[in-house]
Amino acid sequence: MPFPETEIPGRLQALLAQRGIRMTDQRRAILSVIETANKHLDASQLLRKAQKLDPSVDRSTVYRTLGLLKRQGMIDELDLMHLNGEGHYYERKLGRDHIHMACLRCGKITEFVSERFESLKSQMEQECRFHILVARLEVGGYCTACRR
Amino acid sequence: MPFPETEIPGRLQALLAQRGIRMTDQRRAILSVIETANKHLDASQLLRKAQKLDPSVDRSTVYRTLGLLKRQGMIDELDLMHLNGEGHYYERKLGRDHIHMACLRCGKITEFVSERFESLKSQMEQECRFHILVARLEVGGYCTACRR
DNA sequence: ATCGTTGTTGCGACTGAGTTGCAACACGAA
DNA sequence: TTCGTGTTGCAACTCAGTCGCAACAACGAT
Ligand SMILES: [Mn+2]
Ligand SMILES: [Mn+2]
Ligand SMILES: [Zn+2]
Ligand SMILES: [Zn+2]
Repeated sequence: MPFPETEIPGRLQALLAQRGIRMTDQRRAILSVIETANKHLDASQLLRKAQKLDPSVDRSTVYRTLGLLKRQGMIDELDLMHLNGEGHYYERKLGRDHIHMACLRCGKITEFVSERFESLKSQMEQECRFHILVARLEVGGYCTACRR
Repeated sequence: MPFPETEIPGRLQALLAQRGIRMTDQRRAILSVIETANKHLDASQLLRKAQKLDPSVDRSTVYRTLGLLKRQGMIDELDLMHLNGEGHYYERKLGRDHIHMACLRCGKITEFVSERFESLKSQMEQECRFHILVARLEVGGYCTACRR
């Protein structure tokens, strides 16, 4: 089963500069947290980690930066079946979309890349004449370990 | 392009009775609103419509009933790309899953049923050994009318 | 190197979704 | 009718996310 590729560090900062977007210490801290994260982070986790790099980072700056990155198509926003509360999760958007499977018992998140997903998106674009900018497939159920 | 089937009225109430779940006037009102809705409703819209049938319905009862219906697998919870605020949307769960496409410009929601989606879910269940209980595919982009 | 424009920030107050504890209530089986 | 237990309205609460504003800082122009 194929998995998504990993991140080249410093890439987000370069991309923003390339698009003429102003860089600040606070943004650098937040970008660095997103790029080095080894799991899906919500806004408050992101805030705490960013404040370790730059204590001046404020909650509102985190949300404003997430908004910027979403508009630029550099991150994806996830629900992960709202396993813990109502908040959202964020992750670096890489070349290929991937699917998220959330185990409703142990909370484990599994990622999955599939050619059939790409094929389905093509079908939607053609048959519905819809121009897809963001596609989010999230699944809830039981992982291998949790189903009896 | 195939569309999802429509609802048999009174079905939700019968299903709950069948499972030995207590029925109340408030629940009847909420179920009736869900079954007769012609679009995806959020919790506050659901509350207002239910109160027209039974003015005693409270906000917390709406959320408690939505929780019950989710646990019973009778409704699906949607984000619809959070087009208006942060709230969620709800709809009766029918035999076949369908995909939601949200136009980021005009807000139009398009529904779509695809055999490729079914095929993709089968692949996930087999290759990841994951038992799927709920699958949600939501797409944001531009509809036919809105893309130039 | 300095300046000035303009985008960005922290702060604090705010909104709005969703939750919870509790006492009153009502469903439905006996 | 009675009774146990599930459900409700209410009000107070939590928590995510937003917003207006004055201070500030990035960075291209000078
Ligand atoms: Mn959501
Ligand atoms: Mn739908
Ligand atoms: Zn599990
Ligand atoms: Zn449109």
